[in-house]
Amino acid sequence: MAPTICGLWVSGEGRAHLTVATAAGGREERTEGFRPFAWLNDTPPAANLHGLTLERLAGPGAFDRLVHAEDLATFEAFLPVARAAVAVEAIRPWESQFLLQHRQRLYRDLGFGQVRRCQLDIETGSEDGSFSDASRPGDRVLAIGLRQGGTNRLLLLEAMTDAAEQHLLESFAAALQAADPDILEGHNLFKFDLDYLRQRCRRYKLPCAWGRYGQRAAFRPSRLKLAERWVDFPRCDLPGRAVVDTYLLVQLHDLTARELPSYGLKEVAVHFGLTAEDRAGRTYLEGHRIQAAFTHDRARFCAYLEDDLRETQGLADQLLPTYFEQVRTFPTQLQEATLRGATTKIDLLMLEEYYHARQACPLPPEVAPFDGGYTRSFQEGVFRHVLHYDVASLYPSLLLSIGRNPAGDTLGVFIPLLRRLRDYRLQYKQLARTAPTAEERAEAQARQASFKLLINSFYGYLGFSGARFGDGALAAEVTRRGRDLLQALLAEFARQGCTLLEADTDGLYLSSEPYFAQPDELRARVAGILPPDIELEHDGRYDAMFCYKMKNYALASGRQVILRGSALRSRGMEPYLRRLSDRLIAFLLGVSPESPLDLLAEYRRRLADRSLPVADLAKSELLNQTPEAYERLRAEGGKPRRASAEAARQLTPPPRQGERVSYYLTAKAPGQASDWQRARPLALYDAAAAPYDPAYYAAKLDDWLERYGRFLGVAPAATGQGELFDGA
DNA sequence: GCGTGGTCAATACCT
DNA sequence: ACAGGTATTGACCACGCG
Repeated sequence: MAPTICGLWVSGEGRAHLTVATAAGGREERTEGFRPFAWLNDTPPAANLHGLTLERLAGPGAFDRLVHAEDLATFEAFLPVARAAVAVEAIRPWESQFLLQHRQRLYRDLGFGQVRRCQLDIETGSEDGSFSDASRPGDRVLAIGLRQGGTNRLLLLEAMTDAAEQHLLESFAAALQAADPDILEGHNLFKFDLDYLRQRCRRYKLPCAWGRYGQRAAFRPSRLKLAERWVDFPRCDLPGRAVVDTYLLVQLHDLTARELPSYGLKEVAVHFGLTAEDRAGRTYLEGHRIQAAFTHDRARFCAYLEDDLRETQGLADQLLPTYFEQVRTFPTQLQEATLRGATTKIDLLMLEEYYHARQACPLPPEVAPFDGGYTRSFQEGVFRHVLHYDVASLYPSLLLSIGRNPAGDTLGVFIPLLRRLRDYRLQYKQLARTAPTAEERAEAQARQASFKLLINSFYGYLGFSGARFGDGALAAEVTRRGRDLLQALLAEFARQGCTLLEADTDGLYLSSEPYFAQPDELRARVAGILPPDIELEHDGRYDAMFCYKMKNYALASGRQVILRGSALRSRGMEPYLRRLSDRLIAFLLGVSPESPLDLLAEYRRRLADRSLPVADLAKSELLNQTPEAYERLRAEGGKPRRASAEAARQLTPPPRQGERVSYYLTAKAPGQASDWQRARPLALYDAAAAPYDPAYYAAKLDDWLERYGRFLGVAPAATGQGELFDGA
């Protein structure tokens, strides 16, 4: 049996360098040939085909020719020439193409515990105590921490000299070569650690010799889409190794969880339970104290660095297995798996079949906009005896039930692939419960979770115009059937005498006193109207529900409260309003006897005498653009100003794209019609020179009462509250 | 010059 | 470079009023 690959790199000469695991847990290198290939939609002029083989492919797809080259040099010379005449599709990176061509996968017979992982963290200092800057000659790397298999190795700067720093950088490269990890992990290591080390290496004309096969690191600007925003970062590739940034993994995780106020290592580590809530036993050093600790309290400095390494490992322990399992499923490398979306991965699986079947590939289709899921709020106010039902894996189930492959999939592999993945998932879901050892159960759990994500993205793939086998009509058919199904369910629940509360896409909430104790009996009564392969699940039971608006509600179960919707749990919301809403909901749901109106009155008093801390008033927003991009778009594109961006401009150094900016509003001066003119960063709060505007924040309390007062049986406050503060 | 009402884009959510 | 749907907010603009 072929050995397991845990490192792969295709050289410029077109040799595939492989690192394979030995039975004893070691690593061996070997090389194999690589015959690169690409699909063409037409035959380029014959003169260009020297040294290449061209095949005609079966089926009606637009890319009906396949070209192979004997070596990469020939191929890379051919590509630009061919592109001038015909359309060319080549799978990149070459390592993915190699894996696909050989139907190989990385880490095939390895568990997550057997892969060699190394955590990296550096500490840096600055001459003047400001934030360390690699471009300043006197700012330096003080220490480089490595941790592999739970063992730390700290490399320390031996003197405040260039020679000593050079030696430190050389020791790092040597230590990495000796430890020879498959994966290099760090928190924000793309934007900070690796970038900093690169700049210092360049300064001393040292190579960044951190890869396998004697190779150097390769840097290039890259961007990652995190929900609605793009994050720019200097990507770093190490031949034969994967570079994994837990800072990005944390943000990817929080897209669905949405529970982290900050993505910094220290805060996240507490959230993930890697460090106790009371932070006992963890050494902390503020940024500006690091250099002093390095000089005067070396033990403390080292303890701090070791805690950073330990927390980084803990984060990757929890967040990386999903991606590790993807790599065992898709012809891709780990680093790609963390940085690329679902389209790339599904395309790779599809194209693997097309390549081996010698079937012509389609052009990605145009996808017209189509309707999505059915959403409706039936009630407003507070309800008791609440039951939640949802359809298990609605869209994948509907896709399988429709059973139609996308229009461009002439080989018919999409639906069988989805079915296979679903069956695998069910198998691993079972194993996650029943496997004999905890390690096997954890691995099965990671596999099933990774398959679930993947299976759910098949529908989205169909509706995406960049997907090679996309099919908007099929995606529209899926959502249409989903809407019909949910509405039929709602009608049936209503017929059973339930009070419908809220419905969204594949699930619904209702109130029913008689069935509250027998949710499965009710489920059985309505399940009859479902098609045979669609399963309805009873997903939860709640004492009370506060229905506000579509996709906005709160649930109480015992003393636990769950909030849903941007109106009730937006992270940017002013803390004082947030607390008021929390109080309101706890009160309405019967969890707490304290009326929010008492808190409201207290806020009014404390605004009047300005004793409410500004931090409670500040709103925060993620910076979607760099301050420069904002300026440019405003000047050239006529985009409106934004208070958050105006606040960001006042900060030095300016916050980076993707960071959160908190700001407050100062009192209105004549001619300041807009908020953005009086926005100030919270970090620059000056109670004397730039106090907050109590009238503005009191008016927000009026708005709040206007919105929620009716749920408390209170009439909206009289207007003119702001006058209290006139002339103050 | 100031408030009002309507439109639009941006953000942050939900499934 | 998976999808569509909803709530909320603030900037901006036209408008009426004085």
